[in-house]
Amino acid sequence: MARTKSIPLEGGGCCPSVLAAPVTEAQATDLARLFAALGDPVRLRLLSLVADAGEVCSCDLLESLDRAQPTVSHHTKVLVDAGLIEGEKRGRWVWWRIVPERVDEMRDALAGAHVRA
Amino acid sequence: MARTKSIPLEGGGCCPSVLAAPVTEAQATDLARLFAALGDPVRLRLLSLVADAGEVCSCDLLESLDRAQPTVSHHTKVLVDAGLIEGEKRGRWVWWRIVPERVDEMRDALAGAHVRA
DNA sequence: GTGTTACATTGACACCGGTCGATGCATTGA
DNA sequence: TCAATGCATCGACCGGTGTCAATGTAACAC
Repeated sequence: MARTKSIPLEGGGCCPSVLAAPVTEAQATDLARLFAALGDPVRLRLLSLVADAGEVCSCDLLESLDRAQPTVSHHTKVLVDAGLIEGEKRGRWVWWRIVPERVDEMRDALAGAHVRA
Repeated sequence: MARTKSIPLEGGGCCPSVLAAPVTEAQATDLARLFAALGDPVRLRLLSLVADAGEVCSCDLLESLDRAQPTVSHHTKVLVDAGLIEGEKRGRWVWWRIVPERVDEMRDALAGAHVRA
């Protein structure tokens, strides 16, 4: 994928750690959308399958997730909207990939739990 | 009284990375509950406030979060059930603390996004 | 053209979850 | 004892969300 692109993302400022300093309401809204995207077991498995296989088409997900096709399409859309995966249409198939930078943002948001206390 | 209600969780073994290998349905259900707990902007700010102050009582949260008292109580309960915070009652007040180990589990679940390109 | 395949979209359903007023239960202090 | 405080619980409202059948839209094969 294009490494030449350094994730613009986040209109409400950058995404610092939730634990290092109080987050603003805008940042909280942004991050909540991210976490909510992973707040569903089907989407977690979907992300896991994509991450494990590197690339997966929806037809494969349909089998693995044991859900109807519209349901799988719905979940991929949620993850795409959250920026966690991206799809590329090749012929008749859409191949899904993970967006590691976006996952890193989530992990960074959880960093710094030990600095105080 | 110890409001630490420590849920069973970990039904399908420990909580490895979602991205390193396919997660089981049980693991996905567990982790989804965790992520869903942070899938709300009010709870994210709540966690952030607790982490920043080290210890906070509900009365302080009530002001900072600008929500009614039952609402704040609801959100603290969700975070406690998720194991992300714990409360200790001293006198009339309940003091909330973060559970860093639990946050670490979430961060670990997001590790390994780069193993494959 | 016709038909098939892969996926998105729509609409409808049921259920979940955030919110708050009212109420209950402890604890503190007068 | 009584009043006040801090928090949990209950009940209700309502918008959000997961689910799937039906339909639409491309892309391919013939």
